[in-house]
Amino acid sequence: MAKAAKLADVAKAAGVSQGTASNAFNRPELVRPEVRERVEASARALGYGGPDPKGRLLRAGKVNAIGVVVMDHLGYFFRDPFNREFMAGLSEVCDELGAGISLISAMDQKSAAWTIETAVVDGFVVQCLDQGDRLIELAKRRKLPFVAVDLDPGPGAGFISIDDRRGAREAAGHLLALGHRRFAILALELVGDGRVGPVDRERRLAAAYQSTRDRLLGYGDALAAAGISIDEVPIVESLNDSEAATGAATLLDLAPHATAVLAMSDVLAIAVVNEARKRGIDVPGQLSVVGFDDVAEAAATTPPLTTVHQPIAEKGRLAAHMIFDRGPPRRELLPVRLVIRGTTAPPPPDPPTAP
Amino acid sequence: MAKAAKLADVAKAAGVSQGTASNAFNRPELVRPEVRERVEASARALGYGGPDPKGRLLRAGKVNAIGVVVMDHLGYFFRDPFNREFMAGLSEVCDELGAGISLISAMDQKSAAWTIETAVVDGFVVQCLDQGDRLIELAKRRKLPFVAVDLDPGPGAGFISIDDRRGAREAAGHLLALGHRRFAILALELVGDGRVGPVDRERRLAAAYQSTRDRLLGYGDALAAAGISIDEVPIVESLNDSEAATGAATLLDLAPHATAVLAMSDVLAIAVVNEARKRGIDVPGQLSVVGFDDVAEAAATTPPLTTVHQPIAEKGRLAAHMIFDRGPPRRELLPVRLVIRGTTAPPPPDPPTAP
DNA sequence: ATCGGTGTATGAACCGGTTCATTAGTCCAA
DNA sequence: TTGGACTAATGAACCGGTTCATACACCGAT
Repeated sequence: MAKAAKLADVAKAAGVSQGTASNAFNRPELVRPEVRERVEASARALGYGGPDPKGRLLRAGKVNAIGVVVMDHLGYFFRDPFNREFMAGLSEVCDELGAGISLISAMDQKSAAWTIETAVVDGFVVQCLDQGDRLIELAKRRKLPFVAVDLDPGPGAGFISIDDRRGAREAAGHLLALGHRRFAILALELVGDGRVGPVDRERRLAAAYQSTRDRLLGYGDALAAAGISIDEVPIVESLNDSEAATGAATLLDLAPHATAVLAMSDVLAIAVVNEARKRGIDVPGQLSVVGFDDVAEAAATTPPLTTVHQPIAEKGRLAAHMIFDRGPPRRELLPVRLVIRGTTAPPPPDPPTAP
Repeated sequence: MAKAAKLADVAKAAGVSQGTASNAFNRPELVRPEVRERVEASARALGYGGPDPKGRLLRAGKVNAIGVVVMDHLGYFFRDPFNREFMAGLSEVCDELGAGISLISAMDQKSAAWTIETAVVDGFVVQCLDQGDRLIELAKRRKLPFVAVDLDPGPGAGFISIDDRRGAREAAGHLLALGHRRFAILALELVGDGRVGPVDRERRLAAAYQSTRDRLLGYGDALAAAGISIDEVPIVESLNDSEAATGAATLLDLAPHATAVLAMSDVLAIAVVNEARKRGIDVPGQLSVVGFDDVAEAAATTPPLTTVHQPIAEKGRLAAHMIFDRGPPRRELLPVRLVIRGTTAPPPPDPPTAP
């Protein structure tokens, strides 16, 4: 018993052809009960644990699994509420179709390349703010269905995104309509270089991440329409994890007179609200805050967060469908919608001494 | 061009043997640069995207991926802090080894069976409170390395757990040492039937989930040593998600005179602290709370949570190693340790009118 | 001239199944 | 008795690669 038994061995032991043995396992109704019985007995006797998926796979062609390329450290990935909801939506569809999900960590480019080349999947979903061009390239080379989320992969691949610019415009528009004139922006990463802190004009224009850039443009649109140049608005760049608190503090230090904060994610917005509370600044009495994404937490905070809703879970569902529905790559732009809750109000009537 | 090109086609087009073509891709140093060049050119011309992992897989035997069997809905899975840290530890090792992670949702038994039987993985990690005997059975049948976490799979499979009973004993012991005498317990699910709310003696003794039962035993040990019978202690069973708030409220209603709450998870403990705050009960001044697990959130709440630390990420790392290190199945019991932070203090000096 | 290396390419044997066109056998009706 | 219809089982052709023993050519050393 040097090697594990295989289907052929079982078949021989049961005195049937391999094809019959295969049927006994996969299409029992095609095989006489008595024979099936015999095959199963031989299998037990030989310690055969059922057909090896590796073999089946080769024949079947389809793997029935979708690879999710994760750019961040998986620890962070599991922590981020956006990813959570996205994955929940995606896995909903996978569950339905009985498909699996493979997490492909793309932390370092070297091993990521190998992983992407060898991942046994039917297609890839890349969910990255990161430029990730190289990874997209790699994935495309495998000629598998491929969907990018929130980052335009160019023609030849699926693309799911939202109208970031419009959402941002609505967020800023809402605050303007309330009467706000002094803004501050807490931005997501503009470039993948790990830099955080105050953003000058040059860096702002160098924004590489698509959603960050578009949201910035959207804010700018609305502000410009009200005669405010975004160049005058203090902007701070922050990571979207536990470091968000630091970003929020930096922003409030930098813009003590702002009456409204435009945060590019709910995580950031919540950090701002917390930081404000810590400083005794009333939200929304003295400071209005608008988030972005409308993650589950947004509705649960006190006060509940005014934010731009985007259909995160739907993005996940759509991504899964785009992988499994054969067909030409599609490009989908999902709607956004401002959700007004409790963190926005008119600015305080009494300006704190601004010239 | 009815079918996609395969390695054999590329080889023929380049005028080399298939073996050489294979080497050109996988072991370039074994092939003359000029020939490799030619192979690559043919590949491009034929639109060949590199060797198909499905083929390689069959030959290689190893898949280089580990299947994580998830009992809960994936949405919940991604939400739970315990899972997050566990997965972070597990994926740390996988990253190191360049291995992938397959999420296998085992929500409904029927499709779960199929998924487990056909998952292309080198081994399974089952992380379930659920009895899940059936799934364990299925996984075992595939004769793949197999590790169960927090649930004894019996001989023939790996097992990672902690000394739940001891941890619980220490938690209760700490409160007793502080002088507490009136306890209440907020328990995780005892049985997988979805029932929640007050627990009577009968149900307590029927506890099926291993960690729940052991923690209950541990609490009982310590209390008994102090002359308190666990039969007199109000116990409420609760889900470990957003419903935890409900459980906490039920418990405080049921045991208004308790000065100390033993919570079986940090999520539950935090829910108790929040509920207490909402009712104007000071923690730890009027009510002490001890959690279990020591998830990341535990140290970040105000006040920081006194809890029983268990090495969650280490469990994940160990699980991954046990899958990839060939060898006989091991059984590991990891240490726990009481971490005293800010939610425990001596009981209020003035008993509220107890007989 | 012979021998032992070294560097490349070849062919064929796997890897472990699934599938499908046939064949063999059985039953019933004409 | 023949034919048609239906059920079971067979055998061989894939699925797409990797690997390894072998062969060949060319080299310097003996």
